[in-house]
Order: sequence, then C-alpha cells, then structure tokens
Amino acid sequence: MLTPKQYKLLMFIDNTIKEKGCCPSYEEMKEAVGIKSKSGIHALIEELIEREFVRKIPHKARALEVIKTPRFKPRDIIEEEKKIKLALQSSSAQIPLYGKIAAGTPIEAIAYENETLSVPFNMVERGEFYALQVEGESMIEAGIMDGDIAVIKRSNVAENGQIVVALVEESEATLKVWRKKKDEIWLEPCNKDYEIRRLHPSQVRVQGILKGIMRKYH
Amino acid sequence: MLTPKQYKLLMFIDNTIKEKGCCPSYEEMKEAVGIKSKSGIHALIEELIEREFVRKIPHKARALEVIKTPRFKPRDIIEEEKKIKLALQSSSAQIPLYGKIAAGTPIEAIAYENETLSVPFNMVERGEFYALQVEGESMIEAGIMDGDIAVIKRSNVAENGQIVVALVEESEATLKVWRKKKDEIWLEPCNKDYEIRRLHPSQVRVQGILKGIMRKYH
DNA sequence: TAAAAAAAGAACTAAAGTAGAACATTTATA
DNA sequence: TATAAATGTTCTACTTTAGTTCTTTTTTTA
Repeated sequence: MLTPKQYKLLMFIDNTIKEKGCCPSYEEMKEAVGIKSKSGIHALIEELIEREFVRKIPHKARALEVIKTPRFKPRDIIEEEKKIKLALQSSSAQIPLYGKIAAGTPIEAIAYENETLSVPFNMVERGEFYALQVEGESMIEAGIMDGDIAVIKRSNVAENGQIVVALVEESEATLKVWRKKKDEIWLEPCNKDYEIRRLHPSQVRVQGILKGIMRKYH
Repeated sequence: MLTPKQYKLLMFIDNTIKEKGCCPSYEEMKEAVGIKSKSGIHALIEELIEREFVRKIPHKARALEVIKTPRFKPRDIIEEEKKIKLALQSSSAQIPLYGKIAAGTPIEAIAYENETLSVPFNMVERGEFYALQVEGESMIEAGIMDGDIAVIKRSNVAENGQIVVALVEESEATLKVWRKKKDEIWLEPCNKDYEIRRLHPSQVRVQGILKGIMRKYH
C-alpha cells in the first residue's frame, strides 16, 4: 500500500483535478505535500505510477490522471468509531447496579453483578460505590422519587443526618436518614406519611451512604 | 485459523488502509497490537503471508495489501468486542454545563462553554443536550431540588405535561411543566407555594425538555 | 522444572524522503 | 518563430524511517 507522503500527494492531485479541472504542477505539489524539492515529488509520482494509482501522458506538462484512490470507509462509520473512542475514555466510572432498595434483602445477597452503570466522576471519589434503584415514596421530601437511581458509597459508619442504606435485622435494606440517639438508632423517612423507626443498635447497620441521585425522564 | 494476535494485526492493517489510505509501519503496528518489538510484528506478518491473508510487494516499505479477512473471529476477540459494546452502552457523554436556570437570561446568552459535565449515555440519546444547575424550589414536588443538575435536550417544541426549559419574554429562563391550553400556555410549578403562570404563546417559547436529574451529596 | 513458544532487544540492511543543482522539455508570447 | 518562463527530469549526496535477522530474555505449558 501507500506511504503517508504518497497518499497525501495522491489525494492532493485527485482533489485538484476534480476542483480546478487540471493537474497541479510540481511546484504546487511541493507546497501541498511539504517537500522542498521537485525531485522528491518526482520520486513520489514514479512510485504512484508503479503502483498504478496514476497514469502519465509522457512528454506533457500537467498531464497526470488518477486511476484509483484507496478505499475509504463511509464517513458515518468513522464518526461512530470516534464516538466509541471518546466514550471509552470519557471521564466517568462504572459502578455495579445491584437492584432495588427497600426490597427486603441485604445488599450483598442481591449482587447480581454484570449490570453496571456509568456515573460522572465527580460523584464517585475515593471509595467503593454501587447503585440501587429506589422503590417507594418514603424519601420524597428529600427529592428522592420512586424509580430514581441512588449512587451509594460503601461504608459501615454514618454521621447523623446523612442518608444511608440501612440493613435492618439482617434482612431488610432501606434508604433513610440516619440518626444515632443515646441508646437507639432512628431511621427517619422524608415523608409525612411514614413514621420514624426506632431501633436498637444491634438491629441495624449501615451499608452505605447516599452520594448521588440520578433520574431519567422519558 | 488465526491466533488472536494475528487476527488483531490483520484487522488493524485492513482498517488503517481503509481509513488512512496507507499501510501502517511496524512501529504503528507494535502500538496497535501491543507488542514491544518489531521482530514480533515481523513474525506475525510472515505468518499472515504464509496463510495468504496479506500480500507484500517485495523490497518496498509500507507495501502490504490485505487479500482476505477471516470469516470467524477468534473467541477472545469476540469477548473483547462484547466488552466494548457493553462499555459503550453504559458509558457516558460530555455535555456543556451552561449555568443556572431561573437566572433570568436566555440559554444562548449564557453559553459560557468549556465547562462540561459527563452524563451516563442512557440519558443522552439522539439530539443535542446541555446541563443547567437548578436554582430555587419551584419544582420541589417533582423531586427537583435547589442545586440539582438538570440534563436538558434542546428542543423548540414540547408535549403537555413535560418539564421544559421555557424562555419567557425572551429574557427569563425557567424550568416548569408545560401545558398548552386553547389560547394560552401554562407554566406550572410543582410547589403549592408557587402559582401557575398563564402566558400568551408569543410571550414564551420552549428551549429544551428535561431528560434527567443528577444530584450530588457531600 | 525443563522444553517450547513468545516476546524483547540490538545490530544491521534497505527503502523512503530531503535537498539542491543542472539540464531538458513544453508553453506562452513578444 | 525565437525566446523567456514555466514545467518536468535526472543526478548526487545525505538523513530519516522502515524492515530484517539474530541473540537473549521471559513466559507458557506439558
């Protein structure tokens, strides 16, 4: 196949003929390809002739003809491939989507891996993250709606007032505001219609802290 | 059949010729296949020639031609491509962040580009997207809180009930539910404390449709 | 763990590209 | 049509890039 210079020259010749109707001179080719001597152009053209990309009418000036040009991919395919590359290197992280929360099962148990979700980097700093789909209305006053995706940072501890994934009695996972009182843990919903749950510390443990919400409208 | 490396190299050569019009050099192939020595490439190419997948013009540089490509891909290549597809599906795109909404300026005017945000691909399908930071509480009952990032699809039209970026009197941009009545446009907030604005169609136009919400907790 | 295969690296050979000048041919025009 | 200007060809010498071969090292795998 062609070398880069050969290719550049070939395309330049082809373009000029199509655009201006006549073959460019060696001087013009020098400019276009970035070579300072005509002899270089000559050598390139000899190669192109040998490889049957162009034909020359001997003893004529500006008398080159392009026989063929290398095959091209349709432009949309190139565009698509560019997008893929961009997508792959763009600044987001993959986190596993574990399923729905409030579904009454501890997180570890669900873990039907493989489903992943990409989230913007600014949501996931240091630490291990995962995502859950919110089910129910208990946090609606905090702007967390049924069906939203919750981005969670895995953690065993939480500070008062943080929204956490709490595992109650080792069986029920729920998203609530965490409050540690003297002898109790309070799990506060954000919805007047739901009641605060008061639990003994041994009945409940933190599985993660809410770090982000993502919602999609159709 | 071909080994994975052979296959990868063959496809790279084929692609490069189609895309760039000229044959890649051994150095470029090293990069592409992930081999650190030219001799390795040489060996692979010898194999490809022997199995008649490529042809070489002797004593020429960059003079490989692909004769045929295999019908079946080696298994690990298939695996790899699956991964790329998956990554693409769940990967993310960059969209510009234009500033705050309800700030009283038309979107076009703000457009202080350069700030971009990455959002999961599943939020941005076909179309042109941008992001705005929500200011105010007027949509709080729709789970849209002060400070949230709204992912908007540029559009001049909207359907009843969609949440839109509406430009009022060419000066004030606001996020509201869009309702077209007989002779009026209603912009409905989602907050009991705010009132519906009734406007003449000439006073208001759609600038985009809400497609997603992203929120970050600290 | 020893033999075989793959990969890396160094050293070498070959091809491609650069540059300038001299020269040959074609084309425009005085 | 003679001649200048433009264009194309060939040569030499050199630099850079590309390709080949062989030896050593690493990795695989039986």
